[in-house]
Amino acid sequence: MARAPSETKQKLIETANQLIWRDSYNSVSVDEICATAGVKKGSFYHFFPSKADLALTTMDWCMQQAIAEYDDIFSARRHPIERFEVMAQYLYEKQEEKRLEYGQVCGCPFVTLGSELAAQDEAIGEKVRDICAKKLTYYESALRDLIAYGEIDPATDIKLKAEEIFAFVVGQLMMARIKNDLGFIRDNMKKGLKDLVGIQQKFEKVAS
Amino acid sequence: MARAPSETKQKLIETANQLIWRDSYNSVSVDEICATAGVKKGSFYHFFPSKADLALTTMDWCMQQAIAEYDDIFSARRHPIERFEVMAQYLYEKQEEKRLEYGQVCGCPFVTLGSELAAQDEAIGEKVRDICAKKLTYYESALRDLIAYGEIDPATDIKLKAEEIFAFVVGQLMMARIKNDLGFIRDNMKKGLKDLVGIQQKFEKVAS
DNA sequence: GCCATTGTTGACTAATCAGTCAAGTTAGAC
DNA sequence: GTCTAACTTGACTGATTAGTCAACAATGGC
Repeated sequence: MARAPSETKQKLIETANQLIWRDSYNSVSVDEICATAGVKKGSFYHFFPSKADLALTTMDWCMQQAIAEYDDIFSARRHPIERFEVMAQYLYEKQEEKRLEYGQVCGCPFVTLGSELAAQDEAIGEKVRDICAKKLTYYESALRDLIAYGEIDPATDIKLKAEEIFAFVVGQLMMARIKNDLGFIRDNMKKGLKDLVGIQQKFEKVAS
Repeated sequence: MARAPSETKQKLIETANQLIWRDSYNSVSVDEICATAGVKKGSFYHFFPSKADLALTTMDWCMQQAIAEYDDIFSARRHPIERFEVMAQYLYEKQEEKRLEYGQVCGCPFVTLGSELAAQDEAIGEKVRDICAKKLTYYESALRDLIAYGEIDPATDIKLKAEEIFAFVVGQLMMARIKNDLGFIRDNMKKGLKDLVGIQQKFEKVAS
């Protein structure tokens, strides 16, 4: 059964994703990850030079999926208001899926890990910040389109507003994790997001 | 030098506050806390039955200070708009103080700890949720006053808005910790908060 | 069918972890 | 001054930690 060209590595990544996301980096041991994945420790260190390296690889894997989903959610084919609506729905569905799969509300894997390790592990901190920056670009682009569509105040400071939206989402996910409850995200995320973005009155379109 | 009726206990609490807040619960050991505090391990376990119990006591101590500060910030003597302005300023100053004292931006100690442990330690989870609920009451009260003063839409859902504000603050603090940068909180927290609260146009006062 | 590469295994460190304990020290009450 | 209760000390446990390593097994290319 030895030769299966990298099933083992992928199994480790997915197991690490589950355990670290559900619990935390420091409370999950390499032994526990190996036992859950059904992989021997020697194999672990054949694929990953360290526990921190596994975390980095896991974040990459997770981010790749997120990017594909964000590319769809924030596609230019959608009206920019719809993008935020769909994102709110996506956040809820994704969290509910993980709650059922992992046994509890998990929140944002990057922020959870970043909060725990950003100050102690420079590589992980760098990756978390990189991922946050990437997500901000989606918001910024949608905000520009909202201005072009005349949906929000054209004087909106886009970078600022994007960071506000990001903080809002991060905060909601964090609280959902702490309360182990998705009620607020399910019921109020969409409206809260639209309020914060500033979709309320119509403005003159920028483009002629 | 043995008899100083509880200097040792307080030293442990303050050291734990620093190390756990700066790093994280699981990455700080009892030995490290003892060494930093200059206390022997036996003394540690004379005062605290477990590491988790120290964390709980530390949270209580931290919360007691926060309540005193919030009682002042959200005092009825202040105009409700001023309360949010002062809170934004307080958040920045407190974070900057801890950054200088502990060597890096720390964010919210309760949320950081809650994110790491809420799912694994029921007592800590309970305490974090309790603290969050307490802080929400300050926001709710200020929002009610804002309506009474005719500063925000009287149809505002107060509980909802308070949770939104809380999530926003939590998210900002989390990102400041991850980026180890207080720039956003220093420059934009006040405005972001007022935008989110909905202070923009005047409404008819509720009270005659 | 041989061989190099890639993956697997289990036993192994050395350090660190939370927590224990018995013997000693001190301070305050009387 | 003596007694007691609170505190201190340092050596200790047993479990767990991340990481190592040499021997072995399987695969794909030729």
